[in-house]
This record gives sequence, C-alpha cells and structure tokens, in this order.
Amino acid sequence: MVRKRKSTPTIHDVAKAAGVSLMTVSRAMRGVDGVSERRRAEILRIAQKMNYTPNSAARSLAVTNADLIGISIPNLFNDVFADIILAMRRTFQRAGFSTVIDTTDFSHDAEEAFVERLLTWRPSAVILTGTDHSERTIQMLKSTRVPTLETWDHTADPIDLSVGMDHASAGMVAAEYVRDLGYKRPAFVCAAKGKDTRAEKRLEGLRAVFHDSVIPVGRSDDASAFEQGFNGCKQVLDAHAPDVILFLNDHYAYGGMMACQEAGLRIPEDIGIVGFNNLGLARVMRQTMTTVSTPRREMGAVGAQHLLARINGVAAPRSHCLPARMIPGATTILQDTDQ
Amino acid sequence: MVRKRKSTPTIHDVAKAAGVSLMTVSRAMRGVDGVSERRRAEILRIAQKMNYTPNSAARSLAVTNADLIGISIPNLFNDVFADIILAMRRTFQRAGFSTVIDTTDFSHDAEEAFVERLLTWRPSAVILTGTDHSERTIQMLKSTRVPTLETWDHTADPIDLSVGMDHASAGMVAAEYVRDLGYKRPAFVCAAKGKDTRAEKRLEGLRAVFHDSVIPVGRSDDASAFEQGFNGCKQVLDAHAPDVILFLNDHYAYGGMMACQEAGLRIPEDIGIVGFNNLGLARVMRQTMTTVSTPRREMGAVGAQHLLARINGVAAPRSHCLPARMIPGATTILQDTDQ
DNA sequence: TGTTTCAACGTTAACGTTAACTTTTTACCT
DNA sequence: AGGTAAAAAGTTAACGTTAACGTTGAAACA
Repeated sequence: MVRKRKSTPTIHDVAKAAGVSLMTVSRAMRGVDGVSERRRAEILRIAQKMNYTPNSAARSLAVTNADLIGISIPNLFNDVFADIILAMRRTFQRAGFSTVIDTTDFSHDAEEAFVERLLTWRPSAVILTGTDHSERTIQMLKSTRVPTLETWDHTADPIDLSVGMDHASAGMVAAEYVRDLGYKRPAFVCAAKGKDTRAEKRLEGLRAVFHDSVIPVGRSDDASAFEQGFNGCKQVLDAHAPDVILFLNDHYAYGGMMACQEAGLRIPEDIGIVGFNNLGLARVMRQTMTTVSTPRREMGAVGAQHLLARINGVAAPRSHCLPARMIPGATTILQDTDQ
Repeated sequence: MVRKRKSTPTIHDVAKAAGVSLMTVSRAMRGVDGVSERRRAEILRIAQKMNYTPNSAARSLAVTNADLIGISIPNLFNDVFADIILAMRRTFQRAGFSTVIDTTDFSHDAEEAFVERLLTWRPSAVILTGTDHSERTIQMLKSTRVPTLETWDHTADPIDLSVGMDHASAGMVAAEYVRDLGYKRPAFVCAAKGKDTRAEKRLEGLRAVFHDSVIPVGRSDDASAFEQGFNGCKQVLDAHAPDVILFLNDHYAYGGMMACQEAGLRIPEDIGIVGFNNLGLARVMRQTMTTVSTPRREMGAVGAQHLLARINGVAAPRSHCLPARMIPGATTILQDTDQ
C-alpha cells in the first residue's frame, strides 16, 4: 500500500524502462565504454523522453569530488573582476568545470563564510581575490589541501598559487610618471578606508615616490564609482591644493574630472588627472585620460591555466607576477619646472 | 591490511572521537533538538578541532533538495544586473539560500546548458533574465516544477513567476518625451542585432510613437559599452541626420556624446541625447543626462520575495510589473516648433 | 511503589550514483 | 566446430548524510 512519491526519475527508472541494468544507463549517460552504440542511442532517447536529469549530489558523493570551482570577488560593480572572471570561465568551461561566484564586499568574514560553505561541496579549486584573508580562511584552505589561487594582487608567498599584479609597483609607476612631468603635490582618491587593501598598496607606492606629501581620501559605498570619485575629489580640492589627483580607477577619475570642472579648474592646465585600469571609458573620452593599464584578461587566463595544471597534478609556478603599464593621455601635461 | 585513505573526516569520525553515535553528531551540527547542551558544545568543539566539514552532496542526497538558487544573467559588465542580483542576494542570504550565478552572453544555448547543469543539483529555484528562452529550457523548468522567476523583462504569461519591467513601455516613455519636446528625427543605438531582445522591444516602443522613422544601429561586442555607443553613434551620424539619439543605456549614451562632439555637434543645441537606466554616470556629469530610470533594486527585492513565498508554498502574484520613469536632463532641449 | 512521560540518545534504511568485480555474449581465429 | 579474446552487460558495495523509528533512563505523578 506504500505508494512511492512521484518525483524526478532516477537512473533506476530509466534502466527499468529501457530493460537494462542501471550500470548500463550510467555508462550510456556518461559516454564511457562498455555499451554498444545501438543501446546507447536507445537509452539516451528514453532518458530524454522521461525527462531524466542526473543527480549531481549522488554523483559527487560517489566520486567524492565535484567538478566545481568557487570564485570569490569583492563585488559585481567592477569591470575589472568581470574581465578576470570572463577569461577564467572560458578556460574552465572548456575543461569541464562549473564555476560559482560569490561576492564579499571586501569583508573577511563574508569571504570566510563563502569558503566554508563552498568547501562543503568539495570543490576542485578555490579562487580568492587579493592576498589578505582571515586566519581561518587560510587554515581551512591549507588543511583541506584544495588547490587555491589568489589573484588580482600578487604575492610571493601564496596560500597555494598566485597570479597577479603588484599594486605597490603599479602605484609607483603612476607616481613616477607624474613626478617626471613635474607635478609636486599629488592627491589620491579611493574608497572608504581599509576596505580595499589594493588601494592602500597603491598609496604606499605613491608615498615611496613622493614621500609623505600624499593626501588620501575615503568615500561612502552605496553610490556608484562615479559619485565616489566626484565626492572624494571635492574633498581633496576643498582641503588642499593638489596639482594632480590620482584615482582608484577610471570611473572615479571621471567623477573627479566633473568635480574639478565644477570647481572651475581646467584639465590639464590647472590640475592633472590620472585614472587606473584603462577601462572602456578612458578610451572614448574626448580628452583621453592618463591612466594605468592592467592585464586583467591575461591574469584570468594564466591564473586559470596554472590552476588547471595544479588540479591535474602537473607542476605549475606557485607565483606569477604580471606588469602594469602607463598609458599617457591628455589629462596630464608637462609642468613648468623652473618656478 | 587495507589502509583507509586519509581524507577529510566524516560525521562518523567525529562520532567516534566524541564517543557518541553519528546521529547525535548530526543533530548537534544542525542545531536541532535531541542533544543536551553540554554534549552539543563538546561535539562542536571536537568537530572544529578535527577540521570536520559537512558534505553537502551527501546532505543534499539525503534530503533530496539543495538550499540553492541559480541565477542566469547575460553578462557581468553591466551594473543593471549587478543591482538586481545585489538586492536578490540580500534577501536569499537572510533566508539561508546560496546563490550561483552564470552568464549566457545572450545565448539561448548557453542559458539552456546552464539550466540543465543547474537542475542536476536540485536547486530550490531558478532565476532567468528576460522572457525569451529556448523551448527546451521552458520545458525542463515546467516539467521539473522548480520555482522559476523571470526578471528584468516583464511578461503577463511567465513560466512560473515574473517580476519585471515592460521595455516597450519604457521605450514609449522616452519616445513620447522627446516627441513632446519637438524632436522629429530620432535614432536608436544599441548592441548587435538580435542579441538583446530588450533593445528590440524598446525600439518597438519608439516605433509605436514615431512610426517608422527610427534608425536602429548595431555594434560589435568585444569592446566596452562606451566604445559600442561611440561607434554606433558615428554610424547613425554618418548615414542620417537625426535630431535626437536614444541609447541602449547611459554608458552607450556617453560614448555617443563623445562621438557627437568629435563630429562638431553641440549638445543639446545641435543634437539631443537620451540615455537609459540612470546609472551613476548620469548623475555626476556636468551636463546632466536625460535618461530613463529603471527600478533595479526594487525589482530584485520584490522578485526574491515572491520567489521565497513560492518556495514556501505561500501564494505569490504570478506576474508583477514595475514602471520606468523619465529623468529630464540637459542633453535634450525644447525644439523650435514653428519651422 | 509502580506507572507514565519525555528528553536524550542509538539503529536502520534510504537517498542516487559510480568503482570494481563478475558474468554473459559476440567476434574472430584455426 | 571448438576455443579464445574482447566487448557488453550485470552485481555488489560503497560514498556521507538524514528521516523515521526504537531504546533507555530519569523525573514526575498517583
């Protein structure tokens, strides 16, 4: 009298319908050897008709591993991460892996929670943004020995693998460029203090070149990058008299340019503007923006390849550093040096 | 002599270490009744020390369901989707669900492949962008009876649930606005033909108001939205003499403004510009952009709530439509009507 | 004192799939 | 035909967890 609850068909149901054993169905579905072509076609036809969907949880349990790669990024409002992820996904997809993305909003706790949840799914690999993580995050990843890639930032001593960029150097590249143009009083506009450690590193780079004459400024997060740049720029303009302002990224810089214009400052005559990342915006502006180009797609592609090698037990360089490159534009200009 | 392979500890190992049955550990870990507080604390301590990580695949198999919601969006290079997803995630996280995101790049096949992969994980719900899907996608979702939400676009006849916006109406809102200002020769700039059906719907809206005097233009995809807008705008300027150009979104519009300036056209005196979505960019520009505001966060929040209700078996409206709103700006101006 | 009740545990049998064997059938020789 | 190798198929036992019962013991009551 016990009526079995009707639900999605299992491999067993398909086997019964096809009049074969369930292992034959399993083999047919996976496309492995051990089934005649005739049968395979027949079984696939029946499975399709029954709306059979394999159960990944059961599969994952049986093989004690999931073809799954987890990626943690700060947020989705940034073409930088979109670029990195796009390149990675292409590589992983070709290799047969699924990817899951989570956003942390720069919170260590959120990242830790993600890694913890992720590990319950026994992923093939984990990708983190940056090199700064909670103790427990690091400990979990190391003790489970999951292949791990840290990206965007570069570190010589990664949890497992690192493919990234040195943001302090990138800051120095920009700083040296404006110094060589003759700028004396740089300011820096970025997000709220402590949120984005990369911003702090670039600031370090600036300071290394300009010593302590750099003015950092934080801004709220709920608004867009354009607005943050706009507001941050107003702050430094009000409080100081910079001759050049370096921004967290091109969108910030654009917001900053608007603030400068509103303040009656001409660019580049009265003030210099330097962006970061060389996003699409910088390329269409009437007045091309001086910015720093970052190798995002390459980073994603190389990172994914190293990680795949690592997953397959092939040797891969633990640490790989990619360079940033200065893109001169019309928002900075050679200063009068004899004054 | 058979040495068990050392791997991550199971609930069984924890039970042995704690000297209790594995059900007691299971109960302790899940925080359900049936364990004394003293024991629970003791067990959690031991589990922590052993680096025990529950196996979600096994759990999912046992309970035949995963606390998982899959979201499909076209791409990550768009603050629109970032906004919608941000709002959704907040709601789902509070309710204890994990979310996985996949991108389709506007391909039906990619969407279908995602849904197929996703269903193997027995998700609690599926969220799709738009209302246009492959036959098989619809069939899979309907036959498995997974709660499904279609968002961004609105439809009165959804697969299951719909919370979105009518893009044809949104197109009409913009068209009527510029018509009432006296513009006669509108053009439209969007992405490559057929990719984004929402663009086509907005174009329909334009045509409904202006009849057939609308000139659509497509552009390549590899570049940024700014560049697509720039190039698309150059196309219509070269081929026609529009008095106003409506764009797929604010970033396109900005790129278009640069193209107009390059062509020696003053905005708004010589040509009108209308964006879409009211992204952050439109709010910082010196010359505020005429654009259409879309309720993205609200859409995400309401959509998530309806879906949660549906998951919990509570009644939820099958279809919910949110309005777009015109944001007048300085890139359009009242035309001389007596000419 | 014996009975009842209930919290705190333990046992057993799924959940759906695959790895590792074993058995059957087919194809190919001589 | 008989023998053999290989291909095709079937059987069994995990994989790690939870639902659904079953058991125990101690407190509460008449």
